[in-house]
Amino acid sequence: MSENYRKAIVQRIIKNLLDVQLLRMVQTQPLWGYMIKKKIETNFKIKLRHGALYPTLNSLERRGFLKSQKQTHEGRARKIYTITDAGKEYLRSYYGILKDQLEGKDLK
Amino acid sequence: MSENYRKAIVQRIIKNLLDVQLLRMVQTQPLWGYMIKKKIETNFKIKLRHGALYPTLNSLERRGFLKSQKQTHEGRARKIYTITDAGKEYLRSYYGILKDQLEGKDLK
DNA sequence: TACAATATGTCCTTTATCGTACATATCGCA
DNA sequence: TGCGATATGTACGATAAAGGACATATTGTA
Repeated sequence: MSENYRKAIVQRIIKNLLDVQLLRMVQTQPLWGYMIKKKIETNFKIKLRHGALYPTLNSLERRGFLKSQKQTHEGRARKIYTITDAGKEYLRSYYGILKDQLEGKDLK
Repeated sequence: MSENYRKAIVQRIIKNLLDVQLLRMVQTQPLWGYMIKKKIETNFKIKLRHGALYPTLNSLERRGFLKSQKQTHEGRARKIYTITDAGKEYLRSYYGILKDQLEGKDLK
């Protein structure tokens, strides 16, 4: 019954918190943009514009949360992203706040 | 150590998910706009513009997540909001998705 | 009586974001 | 050789949101 709003909420979270989702995925394993796009579109069953994805990845790198190294795989140049310590810390903070919310704590 | 980004993340959640926060507060106890503003500014230690709050409350009522009744308290007209069943269901969906995120599940 | 606090609401200008399109390059296949 | 898939990036016009101001009304206090 509580699934009625699920899709809209998921889309909202993806839209609002795309950078956090990207950090989450890259923390699990190093990935490049195109792979992330495919994964999100498959797992989340939504469309992700690459015109939104690549600027977000570049922004995360500028903010020091991701670092990238260029690799060539079968003639295609890939930018493989890995998460930094700062990125991990940001994620920890984010999850900590989510946990507090679930437990009904006030945010301070 | 993981408190460095906390304030920014809290502000982000308030900004992106103001309506969810309002539902959360009203679910705990019936409240009126001005009280909500004071509570958020005290608990969250951030500024909340009433020019953003009141339209959001009205929107939540239009969407059927809140209902209001006008009361007069010491000469002041208050619009007391209570949460509806639909509002509770929306919150349940939201919390369910947050929980899945915390547990590292894929959103589908 | 003027001001701060309570209480709710809208308007408007600027800012930020969205989606689309443009742009480039390689590879495999028909 | 033309097209779809892989791979990454920017530019721009439209739309949405943010911030501050305007607006009204009551109560208590300086």
